[in-house]
Amino acid sequence: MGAGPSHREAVIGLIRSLGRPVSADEIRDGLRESGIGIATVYRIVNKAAEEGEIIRVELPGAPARYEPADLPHHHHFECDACKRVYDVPGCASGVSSLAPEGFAVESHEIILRGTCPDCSGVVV
Amino acid sequence: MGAGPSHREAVIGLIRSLGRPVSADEIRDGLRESGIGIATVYRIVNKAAEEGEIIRVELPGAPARYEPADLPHHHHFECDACKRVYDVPGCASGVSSLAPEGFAVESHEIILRGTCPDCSGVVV
DNA sequence: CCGAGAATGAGAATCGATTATCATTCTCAC
DNA sequence: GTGAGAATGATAATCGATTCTCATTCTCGG
Repeated sequence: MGAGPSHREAVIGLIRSLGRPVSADEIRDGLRESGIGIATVYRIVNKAAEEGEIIRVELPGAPARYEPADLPHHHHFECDACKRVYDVPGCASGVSSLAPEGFAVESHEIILRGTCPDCSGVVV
Repeated sequence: MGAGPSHREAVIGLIRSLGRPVSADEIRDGLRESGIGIATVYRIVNKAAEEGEIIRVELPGAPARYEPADLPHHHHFECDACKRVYDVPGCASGVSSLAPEGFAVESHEIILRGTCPDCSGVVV
């Protein structure tokens, strides 16, 4: 049933090419012609995450997404309609300084929500 | 086994008094002297959330928290050590404008992570 | 006091995501 | 071609959070 050189290459390639964090299901669907199983997708992304090649992105109430680990600092946009997650370049200045006295901030996360261009209804 | 006037009062009172979003488990533990069951806690917070009295706060990989619905706009800090969630007053300006062209932002969320005062180790 | 209906607690059931199992298939050095 | 060991896919099992079930208890008007 194999159709390509290696599942790992295909999975990492898909993650790198889409330009947005993708879930295990999206990966399997994107590679369905190869017949890859969901267990193999998880095996690959878990190993690649361990090895530092990709990053697991967790959003509330949604399955984990995966994206390349070498992207510059950025944040995420979740579409209320299609549930896809997109990268948002840049960062709001002074985010960490919001914390009150006594709180040591080590990281932060910004999640925007709304409607993505694909779901805006109007066909531009 | 009832020890107070009403479970609902006790639950909402706890949520209002703690000053930070609390989980169902935290609510049950906080009211354990009343013998309240976890099912009742969920029944109450679900109804109160429906009625608009409280808000469900969802963070990645953590059970939902609940806080009063009438708080001013704010964000959250999650302690890596004790997993408690705290309110962070204020907001970073220009957060919504981070989104690229074509994305309609309807809401946003900022999550800070690090160590809370209680877990800072040093007893000040 | 009495009964109808609402509320409760304990624990079983469910749900979606992820992981474990295991028989089969593939790879590759020999 | 062969065999050892790794990889794979189907599916069962698990996990934590939440919801459902149901027998029991409580509340209160009459």
